[in-house]
Amino acid sequence: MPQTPLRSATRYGTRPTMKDVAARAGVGLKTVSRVVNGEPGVTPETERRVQEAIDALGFRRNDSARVLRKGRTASIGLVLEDLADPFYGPLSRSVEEVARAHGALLINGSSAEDPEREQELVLALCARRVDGLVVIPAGDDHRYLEPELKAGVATVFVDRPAGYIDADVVLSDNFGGARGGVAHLIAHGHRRIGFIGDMPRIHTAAERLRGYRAAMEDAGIPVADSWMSLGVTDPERVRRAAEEMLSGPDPVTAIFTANNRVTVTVIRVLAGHTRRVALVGFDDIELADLLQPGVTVVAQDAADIGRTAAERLFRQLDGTQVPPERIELPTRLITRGSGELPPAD
Amino acid sequence: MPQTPLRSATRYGTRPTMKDVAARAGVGLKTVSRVVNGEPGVTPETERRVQEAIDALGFRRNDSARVLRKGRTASIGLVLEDLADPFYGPLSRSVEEVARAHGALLINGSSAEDPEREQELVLALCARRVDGLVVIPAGDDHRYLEPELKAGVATVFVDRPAGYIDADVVLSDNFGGARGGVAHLIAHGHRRIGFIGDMPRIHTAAERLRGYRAAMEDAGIPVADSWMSLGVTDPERVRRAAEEMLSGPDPVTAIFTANNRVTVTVIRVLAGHTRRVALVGFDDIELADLLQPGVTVVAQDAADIGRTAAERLFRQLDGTQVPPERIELPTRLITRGSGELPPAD
DNA sequence: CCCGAGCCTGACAACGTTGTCCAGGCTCTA
DNA sequence: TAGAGCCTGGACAACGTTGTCAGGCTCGGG
Repeated sequence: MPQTPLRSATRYGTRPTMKDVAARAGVGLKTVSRVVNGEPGVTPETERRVQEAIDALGFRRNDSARVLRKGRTASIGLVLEDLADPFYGPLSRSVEEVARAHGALLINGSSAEDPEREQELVLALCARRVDGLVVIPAGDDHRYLEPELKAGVATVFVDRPAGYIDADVVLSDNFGGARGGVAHLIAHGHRRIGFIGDMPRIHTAAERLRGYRAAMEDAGIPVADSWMSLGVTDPERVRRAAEEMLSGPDPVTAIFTANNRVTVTVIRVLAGHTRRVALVGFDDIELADLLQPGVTVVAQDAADIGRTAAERLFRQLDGTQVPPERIELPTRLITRGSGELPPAD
Repeated sequence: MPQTPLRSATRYGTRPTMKDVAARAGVGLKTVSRVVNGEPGVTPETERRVQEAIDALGFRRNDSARVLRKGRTASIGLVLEDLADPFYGPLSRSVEEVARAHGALLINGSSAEDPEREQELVLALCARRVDGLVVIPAGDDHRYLEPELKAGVATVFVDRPAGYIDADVVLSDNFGGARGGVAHLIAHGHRRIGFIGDMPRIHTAAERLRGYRAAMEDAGIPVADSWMSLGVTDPERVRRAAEEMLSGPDPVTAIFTANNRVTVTVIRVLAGHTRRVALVGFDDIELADLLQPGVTVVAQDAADIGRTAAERLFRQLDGTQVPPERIELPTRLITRGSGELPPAD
């Protein structure tokens, strides 16, 4: 004899619904909905009964159903490269703060610099119907986002511009910052300056390289190929690249490192050398002021970038129709010693 | 040339549904569902037609509806204290990796060490019907989670145990680590050792304080109140606390700092002093090896903690019924110089 | 005493998807 | 050639919530 399946809050894996609450409180379904959402038109006495039933059953509204009905999820997605990177922690946090101020949750994922994984993540977020997306692109073609944009998913790119689509971007002045950092070294007498950076297919890496080249050209210094190391980020290879620049036939007297991870590795390499080599790094690093010498850096404000992007995102969501814009935030040269060392041959 | 999408896809704010796809492909609704989910029983020819319609319309499955039907969201929630803290970045990342391996997305939020905000976040995540929760508790009463546990939401606490409920915990051996770190200082001849830590209502802070006390007691050293600073974390007050310990009537010759932020601040304070004061910190910090002297720390492996917790979570989700457990991971003393300085009066 | 206004309340449809079940057409074999 | 079995496709209900709308009640005024 098949018996009617019992719906109760105590059965493992089953959650009470508004219907259950309504039954227990002896009211209609809609009344429960009203209480849960704080809508007007419910007697205090009825409200009390409903609230009691809610507490007794441990009812929590099912937001999936709610979203299905209402259309908005009150959540935004953040796709970045690596949550563990000290640059992205503060960025992520500031995006979260803005989201929170707008009553939204943050879903985030790391692309690990893999374009395919970026797309996979973004599409998963779209399937969840996030209201908006903050994307730090790994790939360089974002046409797959066209249907989403058309459907009204607010989107802001960060750190690097989107490929083949027209969307908001918030980024640092990578070119100007790098150019300024290298010019700083030149102003302190250096002419043989090394550059170690990421793959030029990454926008920031390319821009910073361009800044390096521009500064050198401004000063009329021809750049030797052996001074440049591109697409090298893992510590062992950075180490080798730095050693080569320092010991080659035409050794550099200063190095410009194009991101925080490279900077840290190079600091380690230089610590093992007696010759004083000047260093300017892109991105600030913690404790940089306490090293001997202090590390001179071109700093970008991750929290500010994140905040700016998120605020832009919510402006889109508020319905204000504004054409896509490119917002470039300035960088700041922080001199601490390593960038002011004179050339030592 | 791609075909022009039909009306429903082009109307702003409206997304195509399976119904739209079915209409365009000239098939039934369920057939589209089958194609989207890779279910068997569809002719290659039909599948092609459906796929074409999907691409043309830019259709993306609505996961809210899917979740409503299926019950599982394939997402887990992570509530931590502050995403911007260098300890939580790697932790968060490793949780994400495990989640990804299980096909789940990660939703995370920062409690900012505020119990109310923790609860608010956790309940919001439950409303989204996350399959599981990883929580770094800010509060000390988690009975509000009882209905969720009963409903089968997998839950693992990290870094600190849950209050008043029986749940999995993954944490470091805070007591043993601190005790070992302080014993290390004692072994190097120190007797007047300062302690600067967070509020004792935070479990880790309390445990580390207990470790400090135990080590001192083991060595038969009575502890002066003026050597201890509790509940102080903002840099300015930590700075003042450290200065007082160093210049008081009974000045310390060594300091044990109970978390990474405090350690960094104290390093700055000590850098301004000529007297060499020994230092051991709880939590590793980047570049600690390059400072003069290198910073000796009691290190915990954030990534390992996160991974362990997440794996435990998915074991719960896989249906394996295991009683709640407390998993304590060992810490590691890394000697780099600052902890081996002799006492200097 | 009756009627309308105003307030509570609940029945019902809809959101977009998936599970169930059945129909129709095909192949294969006896 | 008929019957059995298989394969493909589609109709329909259900998931839990919210918006719409209408019904019933109370109360005050005519």
